Amino acid sequence: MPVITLPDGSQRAFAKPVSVLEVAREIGPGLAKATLAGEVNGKLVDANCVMIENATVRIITDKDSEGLEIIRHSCAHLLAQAVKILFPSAQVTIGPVVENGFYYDFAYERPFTPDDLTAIEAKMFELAALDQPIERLVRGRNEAVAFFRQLGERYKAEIIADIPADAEISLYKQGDFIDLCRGPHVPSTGRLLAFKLTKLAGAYWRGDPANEMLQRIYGTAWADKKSLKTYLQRQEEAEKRDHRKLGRRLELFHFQEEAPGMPFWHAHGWTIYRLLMDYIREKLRDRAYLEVHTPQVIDRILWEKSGHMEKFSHDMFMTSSENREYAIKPMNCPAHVQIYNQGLKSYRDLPLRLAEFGCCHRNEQSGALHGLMRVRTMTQDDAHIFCTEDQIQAEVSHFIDLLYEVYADFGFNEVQIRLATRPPQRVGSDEVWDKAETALATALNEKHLSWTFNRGEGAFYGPKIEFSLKDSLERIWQCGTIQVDFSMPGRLGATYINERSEKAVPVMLHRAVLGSLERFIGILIEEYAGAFPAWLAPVQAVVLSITEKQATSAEIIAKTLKNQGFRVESDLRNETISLKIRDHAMQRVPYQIIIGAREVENNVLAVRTRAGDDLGNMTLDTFSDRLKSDIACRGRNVFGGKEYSR
RNA sequence: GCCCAUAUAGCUCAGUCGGUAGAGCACUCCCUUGGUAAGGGAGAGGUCACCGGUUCGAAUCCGGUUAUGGGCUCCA
Repeated sequence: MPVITLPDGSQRAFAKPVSVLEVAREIGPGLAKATLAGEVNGKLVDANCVMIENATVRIITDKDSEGLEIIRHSCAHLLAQAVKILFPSAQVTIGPVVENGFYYDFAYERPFTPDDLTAIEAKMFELAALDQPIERLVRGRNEAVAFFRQLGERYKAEIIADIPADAEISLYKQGDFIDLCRGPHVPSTGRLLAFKLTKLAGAYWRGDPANEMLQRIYGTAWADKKSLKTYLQRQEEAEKRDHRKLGRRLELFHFQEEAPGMPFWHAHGWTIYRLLMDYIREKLRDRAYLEVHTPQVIDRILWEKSGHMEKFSHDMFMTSSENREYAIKPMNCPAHVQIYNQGLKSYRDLPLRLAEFGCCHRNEQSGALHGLMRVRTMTQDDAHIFCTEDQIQAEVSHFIDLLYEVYADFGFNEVQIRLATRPPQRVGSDEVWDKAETALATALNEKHLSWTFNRGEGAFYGPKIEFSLKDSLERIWQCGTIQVDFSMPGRLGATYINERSEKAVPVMLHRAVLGSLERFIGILIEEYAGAFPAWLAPVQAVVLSITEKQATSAEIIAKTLKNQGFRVESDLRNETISLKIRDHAMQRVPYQIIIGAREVENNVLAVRTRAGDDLGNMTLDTFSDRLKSDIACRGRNVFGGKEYSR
C-alpha cells in the first residue's frame, strides 16, 4: 500500500505497487506523456520503476536538467545500437553524456568515415521512429560477464569485471541490442527526437595512451528540434569568433609552417600585447613586486638541479655550443631563484616578489597546438614569491584578490577554479605535499570561492590553483595559477636567516594572473568577438574624409588626437564614405569620425560607433573626453561583442 | 605523439570521368568628388603545401613528408 509523496508535499495512496509512470498518469495525462524518468527517494530511476513501499517521487520530464541528460544518454545507446546493426563486428565500450551531447567509443577493424557517420545517423532516426521500448534487466556480475564475453564484447566484459563481485548489474535492452548501463533511460526510443552526430575522433581506451585507440563518435541531443536548431546556430555564431579567423582579419598575428606554434605578431596584435604588459606592470607596482629579466638560454646543469631535466625534458628545446649543452627556458622559476640567491637574505626581506614577463619555449606535442591557446613560445606574466611557511596563506589570499581585480577589468565574471593535487611524477615528500595542498585549499575556503579538485594534475614541484576561462566554443583554458613549491628553493640552495639567526629554506609560490599573454589574448579576442574595448583597441578612432577637400582638416584632427595619446588613424582614400565606414566597422574600430564640408565649416566632428550608432556632432574636446572615460572603464560593462555580430 | 579529416590566387571557396585552373572580395590603374555598413569600369595575380610514384598526360590516382582543423593524451 505505497503512499507516494510528491515535491509539493501532497501525498497519494495506491492500493498496489505503482510505477513512476502510473503516478504521473494519476496526476494527469499530459504529465504522463512527458514523463522520461523519475527520482525516487533522491535516486534517478526509469519511468517504469515500480515502488512497493512509501516513497518520495519526483517526475522527470525534458524540462528538468536531469531529463535532458537522460535523453542524451539514451541517444548514446541509440548510436551504439545503430552502429551494431550496420557494423556487427564493432565492439561497444562506453557512451557517456557530455556538455550539450554525448559520445560513444567503438573498437572496429577499420576507421569510420564521414559517410559512415551519415549512414549511422540515418539508422538512428529509423530506430527512433520504431519507438522500441527500452527495458531494464538485472543480472548477477558473473552472468553479465559471461553474457558479454559470449557476444565477443571484451571491453564491456572488462568494465564489469572491475565492478565489485556482489554488485547488481543492470542491462538495458532496446530491440535486439543489449548494453550494460547504470541508467536510467527514456521509456522508448521514440522519445529521442532531436539529435545530430557531430564529429569523429580517436580516443584511447580508458584514456591511457598505452592502450589501443578507439573511435569516438560525438553527437548533440536536445529535447526538441527547436533547441537543437538553436544550439547549432549558436555553434555557427561561435565559430565566427574564432580567434584564429579574427586574428587574420584584424591583422593581429599569423602563423606559418616554418614556425609551428610560434605566432608572428603584427602591429595591431602587438599593440594589445604591449597594453597588457603595461597594465600588469601597474598592478605589480601597486602590489610591491620587483620586475626582473633573466636569460633565455641556460646550461642544462641548472635544469638538472631544478629537476626539470628529469620531469620536464620531453617538453624542452635543447641547444649546444662549444661542448656545452643548454636548454631554452621552459619556465622562469630556476632563474628567479638565481636572483634570490645573490646576497644573503634575512626573514626581513620576505616576502620577496620577483616578477618577469618571461618568454618561455616548450616543445608541445604537435597535435596539442591550437592557435594562440596552445603555442610553443609564450610570455607569462610570471612571478615567484619567496616567503616563509607562515606567510603562504596571506600571499595566496593577496594574489587571489589581485586576480579577481584584473579579471573584472577585462569583464570576466565566469572563472572556473580548480585545485590540482599531486601528480604521479613529482618531487618532494608526501608530507610536504600534504602541507602545500592544505594551504591552497584553506586560502580558497577563506575567500568563500567555489572550487573543485583536479586530482593528480598538479605541477611536478607542487600543487596549484587553476583559474580557467572559456573560449567561444566553451572550451576551458587555464589562465591564472598559483602554485606552492616546497621543493625547488631547497634543490637550488635558496636560504634566508630567520629570527633565531638560523639558516632556513624559503617557500616559493609560482603565480601568473593572465597565464600566457598569447592564450589570454586568444581568450580576449573570442570574448569580445574582436571588438576590443577602447582601452585595448589597436586603433581607437579613425578619421574619415568625405572628399579630398577635407583631407587636411582630417589629418589635423587625427594628429591632434594622437598628440593627446590616443591611437588614431586617418582614412583619406578616394572612396565613398559608405565604403570607409563599412571597412572600419569591420575592423572593429570603436569610433569613426566623419569629416565633410559641414564639419570643417562648423569646426565639429561627426562621430559614430562601430556598432552603427550615430552620436551626432561634437567638439574635439568633447570627443576626447568621451574616449578618455571609455578607456578608464577598461573592459568593465562590455557586451561580449554581441552587438557586433554582422 | 596518437586517430580522423583537410591543404587550389592575399582572403573565402568552385574545379564532374586524369587532358596544362575559375569566381567573389582584396590589390593596381582609370572614371566618379561622394553624407553614414560595398559607386562604376579595366587590369594584374596560381610550379594547385612539399617530395616521390603510376600514366602519353596528374590539382585530380597512389605512397611519403610538413602544416592546419576536430578529438585523445598533455598543458599556461
